[in-house]
Amino acid sequence: MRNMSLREKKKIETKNRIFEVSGKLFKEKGFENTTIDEITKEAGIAKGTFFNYFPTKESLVFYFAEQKADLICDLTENEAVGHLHTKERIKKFLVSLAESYEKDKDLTKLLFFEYGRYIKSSGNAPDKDRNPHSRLMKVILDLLEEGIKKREVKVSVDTRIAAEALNAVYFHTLMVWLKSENELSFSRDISAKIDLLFDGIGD
Amino acid sequence: MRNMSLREKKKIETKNRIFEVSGKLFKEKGFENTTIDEITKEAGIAKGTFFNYFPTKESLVFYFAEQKADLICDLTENEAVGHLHTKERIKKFLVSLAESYEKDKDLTKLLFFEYGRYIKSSGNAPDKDRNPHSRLMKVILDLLEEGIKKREVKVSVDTRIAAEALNAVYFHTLMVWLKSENELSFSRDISAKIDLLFDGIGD
DNA sequence: ATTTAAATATGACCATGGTCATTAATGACC
DNA sequence: GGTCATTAATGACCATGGTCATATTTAAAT
Repeated sequence: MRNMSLREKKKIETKNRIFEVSGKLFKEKGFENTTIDEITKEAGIAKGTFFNYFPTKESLVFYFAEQKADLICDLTENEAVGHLHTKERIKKFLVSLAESYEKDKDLTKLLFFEYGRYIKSSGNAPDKDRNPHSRLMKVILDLLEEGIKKREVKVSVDTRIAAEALNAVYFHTLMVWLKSENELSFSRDISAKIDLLFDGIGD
Repeated sequence: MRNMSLREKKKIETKNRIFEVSGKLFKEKGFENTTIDEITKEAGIAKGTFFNYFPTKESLVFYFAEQKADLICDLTENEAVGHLHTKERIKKFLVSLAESYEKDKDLTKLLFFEYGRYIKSSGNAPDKDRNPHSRLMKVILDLLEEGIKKREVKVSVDTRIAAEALNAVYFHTLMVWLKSENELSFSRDISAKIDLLFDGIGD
């Protein structure tokens, strides 16, 4: 960070400024209602410069997504929850993840309603492991495998299938919740669904 | 259909022509790569006319989605599967739905990768019950409630929660499958996940 | 047949995302 | 400090989704 050329410093600074201004404007007026012109004007750069840093307007969303992805890792590391039941650990993880999203609800909405496009284009991206989707899968997979060792998860369970199911339920619940503006039901809903997944529907 | 004014006939005909031409072009070149100009040119109308029938380019996707939604209802009606176990009925329903999507994979992809936007804007739409999402939920809810009566589903299960979970898993699996180009794994995957949901993860 | 009002079609026009040839800033080397 | 190759900044320009005032067509009324 110290022995950096003027060029490199300016470059980073410009990228950050674009990022911050975008975030601010997106929160204020939403993604669609914010124009590149506004962003560049507020950031004090020319329009073309924007595209030197982000290939498209949408790519800003992916950049936000990656920032969020880092957060997922942090969440798993700094909590001592090893003693809890696997189900509770997963629940706790997903709920606290949701709570962190809650802090920045507008940005999160943006992220999730662009989710389809995100998935689409992140498929062949080189940063396959830097998106929230992959990170989440990995964390849940690890938890499930530990769960098997502790005999809290059926040995017969295919962890990939189970992780995908949990993942699906999580994203879907988050989506419905974000859409419905209902602030209260999310943790209850996700908890209920995790219980269901662990205990099963069948009689 | 017979005592229709010239006006009404023309109107319907024009809308259908736009719809057909769009579908054809979307399949050929994808959604993004097809321009309104091309559609209107091929349909033999002026650009402005397009917007008399569809408020936006995206709204075409919703129209496709609604057509698909009708199919979901058809699927439930014309099969005599009342004797099967609830789990198998749900499985059968979702797999045959997926098979029907498979016939028109390009259009289905389009539909699902615009899914985020679809969900977003269909939230306050007047045709709340005409989208695939709502239809699917309703069918699954009915099946689960029957399942409870037959004691094949735990009485303690909240059918809304369970239906949402099944829905989530279905859409997620379909999405992953569409993305991965892997033609073979879908029915196996969805079957495995439904089994998991019915039997539970926990030991 | 003529008039008139409503429905529909039209294409010039606008706003905005994105491109690219040109210009300016930077730093390595002398 | 001056030269030059490399890298970044620029804004005129383009393509396309979407608007709207105007023109045309239809159906009804006389």
